[in-house]
Amino acid sequence: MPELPEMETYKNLLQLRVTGHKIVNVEVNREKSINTATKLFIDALNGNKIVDIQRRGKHLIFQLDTGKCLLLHLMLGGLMYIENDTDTISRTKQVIISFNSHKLVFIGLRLGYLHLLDDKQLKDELSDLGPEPLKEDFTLLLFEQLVDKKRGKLKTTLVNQEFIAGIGNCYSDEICYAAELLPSRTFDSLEHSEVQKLYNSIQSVLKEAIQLGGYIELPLFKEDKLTGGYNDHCKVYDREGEKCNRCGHPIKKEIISSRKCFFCTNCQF
DNA sequence: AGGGCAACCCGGACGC
DNA sequence: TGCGTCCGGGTTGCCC
Repeated sequence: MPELPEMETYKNLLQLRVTGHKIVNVEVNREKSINTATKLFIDALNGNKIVDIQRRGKHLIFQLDTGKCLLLHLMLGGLMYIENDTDTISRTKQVIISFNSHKLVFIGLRLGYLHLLDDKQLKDELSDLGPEPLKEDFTLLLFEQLVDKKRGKLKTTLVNQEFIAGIGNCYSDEICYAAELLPSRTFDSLEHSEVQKLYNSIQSVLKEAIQLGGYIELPLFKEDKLTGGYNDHCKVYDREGEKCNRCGHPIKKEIISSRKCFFCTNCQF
């Protein structure tokens, strides 16, 4: 499901195609996806512009010229697509934001949402999120301080949004693999050098995934060749039984805290 | 604090 | 082709 690198990729691609374009029509086919009455939501967008797009954790924030914003969380299976006159997608569309020459459609929003908020509401909604792992202030020292208070499993803690924002089921496995650490290890069992390795792996895995466009398979628009480039680079996620990239042993799958978890028992310790 | 678990939600994949 | 069934999984909240 969309995690930090996927949302960052969406952000970068949407900046070029959505910001600055006048919204000429809005369609809401599923009221549960939004947080206001449909008419209110539509009126807040129609005729206005998205002036900026930011990412926080797995959220995207569409800043409107009116001062309000849209907070997006795709949750499980949520996707976006940009349609135009010659290219449409045959999926159920929960929300459609139309511009003059193209449409931004939201599909697969089940638990996902698009909330219309003012600054204060936005701040409140995001207040429980942990640090951004790729921001400069996320230093090794800060990570060591956060880790110091933790005793839980790497897997469970890495996907906890209050610990670090943006890491989900796929990248937590990939990060543990890159760090050569078993996801079932606990933080209080880590040597100092292992904490450092984990910190470096968080950075390198997320950065590489962003560079390659994340692992989501559906392109954002027809000519989009960036999105999904990381799919082939996943070393363990969803690769049960396949040979480990490093040592050739078969990748194992196990449920850890009711989540699918993939790792190599031979070269992760 | 951490682990376990149920509830939320429904499109789409899959089986017949 | 068509219909019914069931699964996935991030997040929240509750209990132990």
